[in-house]
Amino acid sequence: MIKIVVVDDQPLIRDGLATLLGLRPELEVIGTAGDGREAFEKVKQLNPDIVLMDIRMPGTNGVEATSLITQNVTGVKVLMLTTFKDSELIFEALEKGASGYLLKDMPTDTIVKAILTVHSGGIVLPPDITAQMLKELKKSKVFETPSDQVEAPKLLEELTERELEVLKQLGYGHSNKEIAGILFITEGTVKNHVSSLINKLELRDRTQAAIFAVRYGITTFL
Amino acid sequence: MIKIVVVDDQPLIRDGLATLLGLRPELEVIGTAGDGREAFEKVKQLNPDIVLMDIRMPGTNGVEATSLITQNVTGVKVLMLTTFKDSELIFEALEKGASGYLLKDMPTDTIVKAILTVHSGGIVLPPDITAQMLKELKKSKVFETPSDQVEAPKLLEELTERELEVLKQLGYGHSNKEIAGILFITEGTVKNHVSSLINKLELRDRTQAAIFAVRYGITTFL
DNA sequence: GTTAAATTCTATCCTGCGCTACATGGAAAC
DNA sequence: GTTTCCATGTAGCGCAGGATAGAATTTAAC
Repeated sequence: MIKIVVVDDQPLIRDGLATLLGLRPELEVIGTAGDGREAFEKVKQLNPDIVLMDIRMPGTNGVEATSLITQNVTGVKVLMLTTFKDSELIFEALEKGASGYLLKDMPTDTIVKAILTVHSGGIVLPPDITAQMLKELKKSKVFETPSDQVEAPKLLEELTERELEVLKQLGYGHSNKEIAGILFITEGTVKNHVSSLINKLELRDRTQAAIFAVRYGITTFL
Repeated sequence: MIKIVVVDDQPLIRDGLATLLGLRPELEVIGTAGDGREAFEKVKQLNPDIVLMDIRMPGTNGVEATSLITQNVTGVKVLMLTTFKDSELIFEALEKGASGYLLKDMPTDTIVKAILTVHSGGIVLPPDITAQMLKELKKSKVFETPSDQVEAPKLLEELTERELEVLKQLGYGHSNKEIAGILFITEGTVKNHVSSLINKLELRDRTQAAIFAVRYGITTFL
C-alpha cells in the first residue's frame, strides 16, 4: 500500500484527486494539505511514501515545500502537479529534489502509473517538456536527484526515524565514532542503532547495510 | 496489450527478459533482435509500442539504432537498457529520442511499471543514472575545474586483476571467508588482497570499498 | 639470468565492530 | 496510571577485519 499526501490549494482538485486515487486498491491517501507549510507539517507527521504537490500555491509554494520536505524528511518522494507546462518551475522543483512532474489534465491511469514508477525509484516527466529540459541541462544547470534505484523492501518500514538516519550515514562509509559526532550522540548509542537496523533489515554487518543504503537510495550522493 | 520488441546482443538477457515480460498479461513481446540493424528492421516490420534497447551492442549500437527508429518510425517509444558504466551514452540516446532508461539490475516489477509509464506518455529515468549524467555535464562546464571526479577511475587502474575480483565480491557484502570460498583461496590471502585494494583506492575499510564497488559499477546486480 | 610484479600462503597483533543485557527519560497510546 | 515504543546511555565480551612482515611460486620483462 503506497501512502500518499495530496497538496493543492483548490479544495475541488485536492479532494477530487484524493478520492480518485483512494479508489485504487494499491494507493491510500492518508492526508491532504492546502499550502506548502501545511504540507510540510503533514508530511513530517504522517510520513507518506509519495507527495503529490501542486506547484503554484499561495503562501509557501510547491517548490519551497518540496525543498523543506526533501531536506528534512527521508524516504519521501515528491511528484509535482500543475496545469502549466512551465519548464523553469520544473527545473526548480527538480533542483529541490522532486522526483517528477505531472500535468493535471492527464488521465488518472497515467497519474497512478507515474506514482508506481516513482515509488519504484524512477523519475517521471511528460515527454513534451523533455526537449526543453535537455536544453536546460545543456546549460549545465545543476540539480539534485533523490537517488533511489530499486524498490526498497518492506523491511525498511520497520526502521525508526533515527535508525534510518544512521543507515544513511553507514551508506557514506562513516565509522561509528564519526556517526556519533555527526548525530551528537555517543558511540555506544550508534552501536545500538546499527545493531538494531542490521537485525530489522536481516543483514549481517555494516558493510551489507551500507550497500543496502546505497542501492535503495537511503544514502544520496552528489 | 502493449507490443514490445527486446533488443540485446546477449541471448540470455534477451530471451530471459522476453520471457519474463511475456508472463505479464498486459505485455506482449512480439519480436527480439541481437543488434541495432536487426532492431531497426524488426521495428519497421512489426511496429511495436515499446522497444527495450540495450545500449552496448556490437555493430550498430543502441544509440544509433534509437536514432534510426525515432527518425523513421512513428508511434514507437524506445527504452534504453544499461548498466552503470554507460553513463556517457545516456545523454546521447536521450537526444536521439529515447524515452527513458532502465538498469538491468532493476526488479521486473520496476521494469514493467516503467514500460506502462512510458506507454502512457512519460519519461523514466533512474535517479542514479541521472546523477551520473549530471556529473558528466558538470565535467563539461567551462568554469569548473574537474578535480574530484577523475580520482576514482584513475585509482581503479592501479588494482590488479585479482584485487578487482575481490573488490567485486566486497560489493556483494561477502565476508572474507565467503570470498575465500568463492575464489578458491585462503582467508588470509583474501585479507591481503583486501588490505592492498583498500590502500590503493585510498579508503579506510571494507565498507567504504563495498560502497565504491557498488557506486562505480564494479559489482553488478542482476 | 636477473629483475619485477602478481598471486599465494603463514603468522602475529590490535582495534573496531556487533551482540547482549540493562537502565533511564520522554512521548504516545490505552 | 499503566503500558509501549523510542532514543539515549553504559559495560563487557568475542570475533571478524585489517595492518604488517616474511616467503615461495609463477610469469613476464629486460
